[in-house]
Amino acid sequence: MANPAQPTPYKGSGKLRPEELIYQEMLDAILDRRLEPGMKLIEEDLAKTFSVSRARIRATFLQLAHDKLINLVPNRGAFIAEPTIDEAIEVFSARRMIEDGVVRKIAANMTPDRASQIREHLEREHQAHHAGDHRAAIILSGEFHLLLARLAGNLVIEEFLERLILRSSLIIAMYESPQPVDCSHSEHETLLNALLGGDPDAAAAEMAKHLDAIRDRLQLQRPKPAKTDFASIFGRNPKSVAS
Amino acid sequence: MANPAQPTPYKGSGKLRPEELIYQEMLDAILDRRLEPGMKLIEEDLAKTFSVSRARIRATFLQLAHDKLINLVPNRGAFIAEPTIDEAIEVFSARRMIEDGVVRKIAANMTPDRASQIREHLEREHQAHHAGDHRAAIILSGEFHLLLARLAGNLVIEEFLERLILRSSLIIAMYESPQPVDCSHSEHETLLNALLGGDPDAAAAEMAKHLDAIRDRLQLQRPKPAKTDFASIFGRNPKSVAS
DNA sequence: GCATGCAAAATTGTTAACAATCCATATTTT
DNA sequence: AAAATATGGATTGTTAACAATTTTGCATGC
Repeated sequence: MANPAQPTPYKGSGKLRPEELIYQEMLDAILDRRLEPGMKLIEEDLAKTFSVSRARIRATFLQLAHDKLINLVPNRGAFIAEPTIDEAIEVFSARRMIEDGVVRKIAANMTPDRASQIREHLEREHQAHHAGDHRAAIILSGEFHLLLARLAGNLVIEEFLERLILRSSLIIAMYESPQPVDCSHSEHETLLNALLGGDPDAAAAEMAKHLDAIRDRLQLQRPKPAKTDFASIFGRNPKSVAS
Repeated sequence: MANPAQPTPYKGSGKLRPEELIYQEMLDAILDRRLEPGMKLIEEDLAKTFSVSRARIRATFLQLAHDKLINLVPNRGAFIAEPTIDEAIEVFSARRMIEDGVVRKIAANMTPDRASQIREHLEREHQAHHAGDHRAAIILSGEFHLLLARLAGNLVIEEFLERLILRSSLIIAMYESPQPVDCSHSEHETLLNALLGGDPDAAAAEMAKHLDAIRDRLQLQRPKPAKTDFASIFGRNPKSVAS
């Protein structure tokens, strides 16, 4: 009849299941572009890579698919997601909405400790930028927004935004302009100043500007074909390539 | 190497996989409280109920767990989530943040069509309320917010909010006050008026008030238990459960 | 009566084999 | 030569059996 409350509702206490670990590792790989849109994920290969059963990889796939980070095509397998242009626009629009609230919250109750956390992060971004470490710069750039989400003090928002940032990573990988425009690095500093100003409206406005800037640096018109398309490269008309 | 783009990226075109169907059905059951916090979900029972393999139930569990709608306890099984008080507070706080943006968007570009969609929904809420159909009223109340999310025109936000509303449903089930205070029914009308006013700030303020009101009607102190009968819950004939 | 310990039952976790499907290549046909 | 058609290999999907674990019921002793 009545269900006994489970004694240990699995508080984070226990050690991480290997399952979660693989999931996390794939998230990392997506964030720093080792996994690119369109890539096929072969169950058995991954199973061997992680020394784990195929079933577990399958379970991981389900989670990733739920986050829209991969596509699960019946009988065909799993592919790193290739966000459409519409999707890209919606993701950035959603981020605007959410991060608006985030920065308002932070600006409204800024503390010295939080400020220094942000500054410290910016310092790392700065270093990566100077060192010409493009990969690190990209990762840190994403983590900047994650840090803000964390500082907003709402786990729900934090997790949600994490997923949006991961999706953004795929979007950027797909649609970034050929010559990588100088990254948002400096914009983050502007943002910090706005946050320190303590004016929520100003901070929100700055964040909106920043996100729009990121979006506008993309080429949201023609997709970057996942595989090289020689026909277009050499200006020829691909005769009748199967549609 | 280069990956061939998948020919059919699984546009919604195809028919729903039975997997998604079960998932959806459990969401429904959570939304209208046929599944209550703490309930144990037994894989084999559910498998029989839905005439499906245990593996598929397992997959469904993973998705639900990812939404924090159930708890997956190693070696113990799956339980309908029992959101903690802290979690409850965070969920409502997150909703405030998001729905703030939602109503602003709607208020900013209200159209006659949208207005009538909302009115139509309110009418149904009204009827359910008058008919004393408490269950229907609860469901419709949740769907009101979902409708707004949809009208905001952002699929990402819509899906996210859907999950938060489902979590809210569990929260309310856990912490509602004994004598069900008159539901937010009338508050929704107030909200509509604010939306029609075309003033985003006013609308946002109204939504904030509404969400706070819901939260404040809860007794964020003590939980309550539940019992289990899948066959009746899902209105199915348990396939000859060998007894 | 209540706690303790043990054995049986129920339930979850894992694996491996097999079936179904798809993809790429080779072969035939026109 | 181009199109259509078989064929083999690779990959995913499913199932069932088994292993590991937890829960339950019962007997025992204090």
